[in-house]
Amino acid sequence: MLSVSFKCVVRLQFAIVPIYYYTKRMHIHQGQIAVNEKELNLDLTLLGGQSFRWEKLDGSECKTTYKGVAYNAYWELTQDPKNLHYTVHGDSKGSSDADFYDKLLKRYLRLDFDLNENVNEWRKLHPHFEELSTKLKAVRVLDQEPLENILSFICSQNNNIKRISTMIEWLCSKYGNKIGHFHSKDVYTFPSLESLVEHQDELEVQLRQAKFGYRAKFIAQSVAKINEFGGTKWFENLRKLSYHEARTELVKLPGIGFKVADCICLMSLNHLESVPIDTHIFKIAQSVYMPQLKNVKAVTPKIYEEIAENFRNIYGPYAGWTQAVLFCSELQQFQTEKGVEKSPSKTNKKRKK
DNA sequence: CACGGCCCTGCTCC
DNA sequence: AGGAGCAGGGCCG
Repeated sequence: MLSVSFKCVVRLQFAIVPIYYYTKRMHIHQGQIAVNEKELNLDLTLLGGQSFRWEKLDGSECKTTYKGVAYNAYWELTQDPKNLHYTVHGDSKGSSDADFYDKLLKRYLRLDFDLNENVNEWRKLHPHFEELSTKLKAVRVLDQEPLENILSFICSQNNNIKRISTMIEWLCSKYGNKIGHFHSKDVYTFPSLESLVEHQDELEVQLRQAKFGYRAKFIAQSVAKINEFGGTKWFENLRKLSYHEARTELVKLPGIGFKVADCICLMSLNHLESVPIDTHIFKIAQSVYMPQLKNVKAVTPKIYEEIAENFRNIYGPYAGWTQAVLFCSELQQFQTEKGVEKSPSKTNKKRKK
């Protein structure tokens, strides 16, 4: 099937590599990872608001293909019932390891985490999870790069996925490195801290012009502060710290409160007990888990902690993942119901634009 | 400490 | 047509 013609492409690519090696240093690689499709819902995992760099490849008739950038590489992903197939373009950084990208993708999607087994455990822990168990989707918590995660979630406040994606796309094309040209678009890496620091003086003005709004200042200041704190080494240290310690550090950055800090702890610092409490989760907590909060108007820091601790007490060390599954599954159902009613007008407006 | 007002922009609703 | 209201928060008073 497709792989036959693709192997030709691979060979051609390798033949050309020596010629433009010093200008491009790009490698193309394809592989597959054994993973049951019931253990990995790419749609909700990649497009559900954790990362903002993935989209469906339109025009893929037989199989849905997802394309996106992660860890400085451009990926295309498809699934069959038993396998995840990938094509990746990236700078392999001298690693001639055949399974370098296998490991990278496994890490990104946390494929070592046995979701099925954990879901079965979570079902025993609270009737709410048990009730929803038939509707639950295989949402996986990503293991992302901290800088991308931090800047993306500073953008996320008072915002929606579509606009966040546009903003991040702009940031990458402005300060990232070009990986290549795919499906008639130039594709860029997420900017390095160094690249952003280098443009520190112009950063806020540029972001303002690019319509980041009041988030422009937060990003510019956070970049400076992350650099001051030690950049990559600071990130590594945040992974080693306890969850609470890591969050205490993160909220030192402007534009980062408890909720965003918890998203970062969960999605790029390997603190899976972190439970981000947004307005939606707050309402679920009020109606299902903590009825005593039904008269509470706003999520104050104290209330925030109370709710998050409650989720951790119920669901344990992976409480953040539990919440992600609940949140995405409920949200998807909500959107599907809404989408059936409104799809005609929505489609029209999208096409106009 | 809790609360309300405010922040940029873009979209939806009316 | 065009303004209010709001979106998966955070900061400041």
